[in-house]
Amino acid sequence: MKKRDLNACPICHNLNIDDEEAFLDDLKCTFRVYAKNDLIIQQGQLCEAFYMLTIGSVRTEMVSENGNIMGIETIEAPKPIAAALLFSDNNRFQFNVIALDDVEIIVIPKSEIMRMMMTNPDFMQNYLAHNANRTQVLTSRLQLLSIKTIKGKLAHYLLEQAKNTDKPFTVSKTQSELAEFFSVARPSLARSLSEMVQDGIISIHRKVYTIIDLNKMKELLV
Amino acid sequence: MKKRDLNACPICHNLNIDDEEAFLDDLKCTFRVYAKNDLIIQQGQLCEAFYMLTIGSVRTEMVSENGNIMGIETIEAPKPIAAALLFSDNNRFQFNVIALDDVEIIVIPKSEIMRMMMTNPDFMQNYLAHNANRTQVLTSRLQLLSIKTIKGKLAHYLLEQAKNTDKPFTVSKTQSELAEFFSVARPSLARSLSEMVQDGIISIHRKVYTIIDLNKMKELLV
DNA sequence: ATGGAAGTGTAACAATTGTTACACTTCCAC
DNA sequence: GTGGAAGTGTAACAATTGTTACACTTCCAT
Repeated sequence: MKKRDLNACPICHNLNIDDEEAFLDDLKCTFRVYAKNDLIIQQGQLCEAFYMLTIGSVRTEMVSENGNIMGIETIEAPKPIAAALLFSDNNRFQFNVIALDDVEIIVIPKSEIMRMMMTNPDFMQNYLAHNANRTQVLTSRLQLLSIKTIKGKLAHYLLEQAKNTDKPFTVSKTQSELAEFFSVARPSLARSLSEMVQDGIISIHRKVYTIIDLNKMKELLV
Repeated sequence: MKKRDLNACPICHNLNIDDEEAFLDDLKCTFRVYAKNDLIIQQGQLCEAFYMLTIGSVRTEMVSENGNIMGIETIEAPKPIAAALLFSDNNRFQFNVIALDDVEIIVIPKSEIMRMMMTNPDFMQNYLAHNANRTQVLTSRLQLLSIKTIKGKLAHYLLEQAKNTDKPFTVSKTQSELAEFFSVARPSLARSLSEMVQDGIISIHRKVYTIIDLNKMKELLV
């Protein structure tokens, strides 16, 4: 099993934790360990503590009333899980959390988080920044999903990845993952991609994409 | 012009502000006033202070590179505008903010917000709760947008509004607003609605909707 | 190296949604 | 009350996307 590295967690940024054990002892936290595919958190469950993923990776997914499953994201250690939820008025998890590996999670009581925030300005800044960054991620994903056509979504996504240049770049998601991210069918995504290649807008080799015609690409952003 | 009521703002909940003037003086804040249709905040602008909408209402909208406009939401006083943004790593507004009425906005320096949070646990709780609630709103909107069919979106939305009952309820949005909310074309939405009425799933009279067949409704949640 | 799983390309067809246009109704300010 | 704006209903047609199926490739663990 890998070891943990709290300093790499966005919440602990700049805290300079020398002695992890002492730090954690002080927080009155508890440790939990899970194996691959374990259900860590069940949708609807109350959130009354802070969950920090310290080792491994997890997947979050929403289950609709008729059993349909929608993946949201994967989270890799070290990162908090649903840091915002702890303080929300309706503090029930809106999703399942499932272990993708061997996983360790640290559970910290809300009161301890409050205390840390009141006494440590850096920690408070980190916590707020983390929440803010998540809000931004959600907002841009919303913007993406509100684009109606698949080519439009692709243009938005690829232009962002390419940082508006015509230099080659690597897309880490597979086509299937991209299709799920866009909430469209996989063959439809493949069709759009191959049409864009035919039209000389992009080129694709494995996971390396290149935008050939920036102007045509931007026209797709209807 | 209406008057302000800070105590009604979620950020000031339970602070019991008796003397608004004194409270605001203490915060070293500045006041800004806008008329209807004024551009209050421009997309891309840096966010280096806390913006609180104290009087009136505003609309936020994103402008894509080719000039396409997408409305996000309207905010009514008293509420913060983009409270999270202040602490994010990329603290530029992702949207325009436009006055819908006569508007007053209070601008509070980041340092003052930090100070308030460190010294006033209630304020900190409020701030965190507000961010957390916004995250939840965004998450459920994401879930909504990821549903592929219009009827599915309608089912999700209306079931939530009806709180899963077959009792009549009022939908505050017009069909056009709903269509924009779902990011679909207005006539398409109208078609879906009338088909659902024909199929005996719902009934509509003006803005009062009733779910007649809860089971059929839930089947639409693909 | 090899078998199986995962990922990709593509085709035919079905289903859904968008577009455009126009008539009609409701609402509201004057 | 009246005119105009906003909201709604609906139709024909175009465009896009989904579904299903299958062949092929790549990747990876044994």
